[in-house]
Amino acid sequence: MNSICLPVGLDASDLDKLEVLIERKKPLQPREGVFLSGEPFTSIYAVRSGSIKSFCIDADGREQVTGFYFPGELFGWDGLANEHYQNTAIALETTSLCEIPYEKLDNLGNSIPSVQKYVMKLISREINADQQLIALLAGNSAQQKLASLLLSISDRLVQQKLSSTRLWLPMSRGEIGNYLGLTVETVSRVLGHFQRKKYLAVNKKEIEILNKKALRDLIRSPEEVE
Amino acid sequence: MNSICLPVGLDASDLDKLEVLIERKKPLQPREGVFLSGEPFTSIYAVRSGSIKSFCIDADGREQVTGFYFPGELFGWDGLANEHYQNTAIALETTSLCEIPYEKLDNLGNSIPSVQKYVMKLISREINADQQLIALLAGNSAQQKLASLLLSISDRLVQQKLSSTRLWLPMSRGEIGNYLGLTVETVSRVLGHFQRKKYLAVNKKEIEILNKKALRDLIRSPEEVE
DNA sequence: AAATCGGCCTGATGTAAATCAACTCAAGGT
DNA sequence: ACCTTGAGTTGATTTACATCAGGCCGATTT
Repeated sequence: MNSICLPVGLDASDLDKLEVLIERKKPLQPREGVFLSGEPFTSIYAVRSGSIKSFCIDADGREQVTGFYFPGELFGWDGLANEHYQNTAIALETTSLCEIPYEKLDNLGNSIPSVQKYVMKLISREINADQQLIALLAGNSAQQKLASLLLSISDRLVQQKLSSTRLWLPMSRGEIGNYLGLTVETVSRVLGHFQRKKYLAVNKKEIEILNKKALRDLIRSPEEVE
Repeated sequence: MNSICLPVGLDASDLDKLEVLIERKKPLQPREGVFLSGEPFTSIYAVRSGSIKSFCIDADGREQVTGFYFPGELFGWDGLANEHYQNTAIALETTSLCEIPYEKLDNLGNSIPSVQKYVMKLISREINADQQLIALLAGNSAQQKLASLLLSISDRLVQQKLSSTRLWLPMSRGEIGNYLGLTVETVSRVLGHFQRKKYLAVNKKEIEILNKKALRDLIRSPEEVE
């Protein structure tokens, strides 16, 4: 038994019980939706492979990306408060998911306290991630925002099997810009700038991080112009 | 029995059980801390009266405000994921709180499913609030940000006893600016602008909303210059 | 009452990023 | 082969906001 859907932290017998309530879905096509904003909340989802974009539509009809999710990560918690999903989630590429029906998870939690605690922690993690993004969006330059995103994605992929320096961005420049509060042009220019500085090698959606330290330094203090 | 600490949604017998684990703290002085970033997570808190500012310190030592909390609202969930608070919380004015020890709440949740579900919803609400802020910070003008904040505070205070048009801002201009990703000067200028437009009457920290509709329209579509 | 200090407002100037516009390039379609 | 389409890049210009600098006012101190 090797459930790759839920991160570890539970003992084997608990995991057995979890296993039974996970539904493996057939893979999603690129751009295919998982759930729509406003739909009744039923499940949370774990990414097995591929990637997910989560976004909401605000008052004036503009889309706002609220998160990208990679293998091993969970999404869908935003629906819990109102019994309806607040975001829409779609696949950025061919993606396979595990669906975890919340009702069943809840019942299981009632009989196994450790599951309950674990679920709480998972939800809380989403809060921490969101608050990090808030800190990033308020009062950081375009360069700092992009450096942060790239390092974050790198860190998250390294937890899986993948390389920490060679990474594939499944989302478009527009989606990156939307997520970070920047325009497409600015994203493009900053990537170009990083490339000229030899921080990155950029080839379309393929990014190689050449100088991770420089990017990290950039986040701490704004670029010193040479 | 009239617990004002937790919003309703539980039946009376459940509430009785909740009552016993709530600790009423003696009022906090302005600027007094509730918990510090990095401290072990023990409790969540409900505001009874007054107001709370929550903030974290990022890599380069700059403070980032992550939330303001008013009577009836809960805070402290950010500590759940790592067993340590990620934010620091301080009182903006003389403030009284209810402390809800998480360990006890958790135990109670194990015996009363309705409590468990309710707690989950409360946590999820924090996620929704954070994501709203993300949407606000990414891709909105200074005017839209401030209009949103004022309307949000107005909405949240009206749920209590207070007026929806006359409100008192317990935080400084600097704290507002930090929260919204703006400078003090911009906050001041936008408030001045709103006043000239007769959307607001501003007197130091006392704000009267004169034209709520205009503010709402502003959020939907950027200011038409006259 | 003079001095100090912090919070707030206001004006002049600077600048990072948005906007506008044009061009490239790869992928499909006919 | 040719036309279309959409994503990405690049350059010129504009603009919203930051930055810099000064002044006001009420509270506290001396």
